[in-house]
Parts: sequence; C-alpha cells; structure tokens
Amino acid sequence: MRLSSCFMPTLRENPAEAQITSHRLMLRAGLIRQTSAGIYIWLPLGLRVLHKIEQIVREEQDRAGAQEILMPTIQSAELWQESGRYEAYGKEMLRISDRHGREMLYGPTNEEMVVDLFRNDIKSYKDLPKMLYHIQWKFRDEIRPRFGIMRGREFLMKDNYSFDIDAEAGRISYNKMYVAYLRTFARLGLVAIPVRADTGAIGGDLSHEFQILAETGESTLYYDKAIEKFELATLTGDIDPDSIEKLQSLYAMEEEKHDPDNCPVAPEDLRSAKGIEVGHIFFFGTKYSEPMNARVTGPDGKLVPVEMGSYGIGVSRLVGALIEAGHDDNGIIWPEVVAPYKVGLINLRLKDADCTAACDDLYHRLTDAGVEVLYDDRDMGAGGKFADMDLIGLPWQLIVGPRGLKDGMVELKCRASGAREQLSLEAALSKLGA
RNA sequence: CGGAAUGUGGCGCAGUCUGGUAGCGCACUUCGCUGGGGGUGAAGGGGUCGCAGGUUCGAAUCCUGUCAUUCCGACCA
Repeated sequence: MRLSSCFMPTLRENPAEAQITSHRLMLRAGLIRQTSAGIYIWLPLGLRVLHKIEQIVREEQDRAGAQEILMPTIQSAELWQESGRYEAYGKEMLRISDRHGREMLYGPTNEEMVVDLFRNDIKSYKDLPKMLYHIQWKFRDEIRPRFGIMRGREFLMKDNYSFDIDAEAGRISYNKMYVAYLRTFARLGLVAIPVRADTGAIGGDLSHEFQILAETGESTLYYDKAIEKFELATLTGDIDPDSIEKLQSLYAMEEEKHDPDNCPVAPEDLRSAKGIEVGHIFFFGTKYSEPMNARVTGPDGKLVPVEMGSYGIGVSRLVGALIEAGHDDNGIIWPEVVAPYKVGLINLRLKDADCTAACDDLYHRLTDAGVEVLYDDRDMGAGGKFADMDLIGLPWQLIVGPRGLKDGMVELKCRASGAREQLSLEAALSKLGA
C-alpha cells in the first residue's frame, strides 16, 4: 500500500479525551475514531490489526474442534424472557423495538440464541460433543465506557458455546478451550495468567479469567511463578489432561481475593503483576438448557438437559491490550503476527529519481513476494516520516535515501529493539523474506 | 447511578472573572529555499465560541435550561 493514497490520519498531539496509553496511541496512529461514548469507527490500519487478531483467534478455535457460525447482532426479546434474563440483565442491555412494536435487543451475548439453535436441531447424545462459536459485534450499555476500545459499549467478541452429555464431558470441553486460550494469547506474543474467577451474570460453578500482563493493567494479580513456565510449554504443543489439572490448581488471584497471610505460595515463588482481562471461560452446566428445555436423548433413552459452557475473548479489547503491552515513548510496537504491515518502506527523497526508482523497485519486489509493505511515498521531510513510522509501529522500517543509495546501501531498522543495519538492497530483500 | 470537570476552525489551547463583534501553535492551500528524526520564508483559506432560551444598545463572556464528552467509584470481553 502506498501511503500517499492511504487513509491514515495520524495526530501529532494527544487528543484531550484520551487518558490511557492505548487509547491515545490508537487515536494518534489513526487506528480508530470515536463517534460517541464507547463507540468507534475502525480505520484501515486498525481494521487490519483487528482482522489479524480475529484470524488467530479463529484458527485456535478451529484447532480445538469448534465450528464457526455467525449469529445476528439483533435478537428477539422472547428468548431472553424464556431464560429469565430479559429482566435480570437490566439497563446494560440495549432494548429496541421494530416497526411492529416487537421488543428486540442488540445482543450483549448469545447463550439464549445458541441454545435455541441447539434444541431445534440436536436431539441425541450421538451428536455430542459440539462447540459452536462466532465472532460478532456485541453491545453492552456500560454505565461508564472508558479507556477507548478497552471498555467500549460496542465491541467485537469471540464467543464459543460447548454442549456435552454430562458434566465430565463438559469439563473436557472446558479444558480444550482453556488450552486454546493459552495458545491464542501465546501466539499473539502475550503472557496470559488464568485466574480463577467468579461466574457473575453468566452463572455456573467453574470459571477462569485470562489476564494479559501489562504494566498499565487495571487489576493486580498474585500468582505462582510456576504458571509462567507452564505457559511456555503451550507454545510448542498440546497439554495433556494431567498437566491442565495441575496448571489449574496453581495459585492465581486478583488482589481483592488475595490474602497475604493465608497464601499457599511461598513468598519467593509468588509474583505480583498488573493484568488486563481479555478472556473469560465458564462452565455453567444446565443453567440455560434447563429453563429453555434443551435436552438430548441419552444412551439409556432418557432425556437429559445438555451440559454447557461459554467462552469469550474480547477481540477488539485485545488490540488495546497489545498496545498496552507493547509500546514506547514514540508509539506502538506491534508483534509481527498482528502488525498492519510487516515493513514500512521509507522513501526519504521522493524528488530524487534514483531514490524513488529504487524504492519503487523494492516495493514491487517485496509485494510480489507476498511481504506486506506500507510504502511511505509522501513528499515531505524525513522527520515526519520517521515519527509516523515509529508511531504506527510496523516491525521493520526499510529506510532508503540518496546518501546510502550512492553506495548501494539501505537501512533496515527493527522497531522493537531499535537496532539498525546497513545492507545492500539484495541483502535487505532477503532478510525481509523476498 | 453517586462525585468532579470540560465543550471556542481538523487537533492542542488562550480569551470568560472585569460584556464591545474571536486569537495563538500545529495541521491545510499556493509559491520558493531545503532535504537522514516533525526545517524555513512569503502569501492564503477555514470557526454565528455544543445547543436553546433570557438579560443588555451590544453576549464566547452574565443568568436559566438542555445535550455531549472526559475523569474518580460500583460492573464487565
């Protein structure tokens, strides 16, 4: 993509309404624009990141055996009246009515809808287990939206729902998601701590929150340092059931529930860090299947309510969390797997024919090789180009100017480490995978 | 919802106390000099001061109402 034809409105100053790092950087780097409290437009650069995160989440869901569907954002109130949550959900649910005066709502979650889907089409234990997920926009009319995309009212969530014949099988589905989550966050280059959690409005008796470690996180966590070692193992392979049980038994608590005087972990093994909640998994058994009459016939011919779990990842929140976990004074530092482009090609002197010819050639060769390049072909000073490129945080900057070019050299800068290398054009190309 | 602020060109702000017809920096347009970390000179364009009433000869400024946004608290992916 040529920057001269790209919609990337970067800001030199911090917008007044943005108080936290990720919100400021998302506005300044031209990833999002706010339209009203907690509701945002995703601009081209931000949308590319969102899509890449979404894709990694999708791949790990598929790998765990879940199947993707897509449920609507607008739901009928009827299903919610059936489950009893229509009143219980309160003002956080955005209620609307259609032209016939029917009560509708903008979905804050999809348990009711997916249970309805399930009960209409699945009748036998032979069809279990099933895991169905979708990645869809949700709306929760938060009392107080804040922190930009981190707690918006409209947000993109992956929500998965598992259906099993009994609690034991349900626990297996739960653990599959538990592992899928560890893998997902590890692929994004994040350290996630699974913390035993309350079940809240969703209900149930088994639940974990996944907290991303970042200095600017909202909650303070205390956990056994052994958790970090376990997570490294998930980078390379699956975890066997015994390991999952062991990992889940390790201590991890939010500050409110952490009692320093009665902590089972020795002080030298205890870690304390700030976290951002990006995922939450629940096993809630028959909480919805019972009232909504979602039953299957078991091997013995008897009808039993299906055992369920639900599993959420805040996809749009992850964009903010990744920035909180990866930035410096100059801007964002994206992990390569989610960066909007891999390489930022900087043409320092557009009016120099040789320089521009070299840049055009590099751009085409990289693009032809499948490398994602954002080519800064704007006619402006070098300072602004460097500042913008640091701000938007692409992993590699390929800097081309007449000075180096007369010796046949270009500069390759790593955004994360700041390391710079003088390379020949061919060496730079091969280093970038072209 | 309880508490606290703020609304003035695209962005950041001054002007409000003490009423007199709107200003600064950045950005933008044109031309020139520049050209490796936001350079520089000249000339321009853009705002009925959130909105609605009121007071006044006159309101960004005073009064009343209203809307929006943000921050702190309880809740959430």
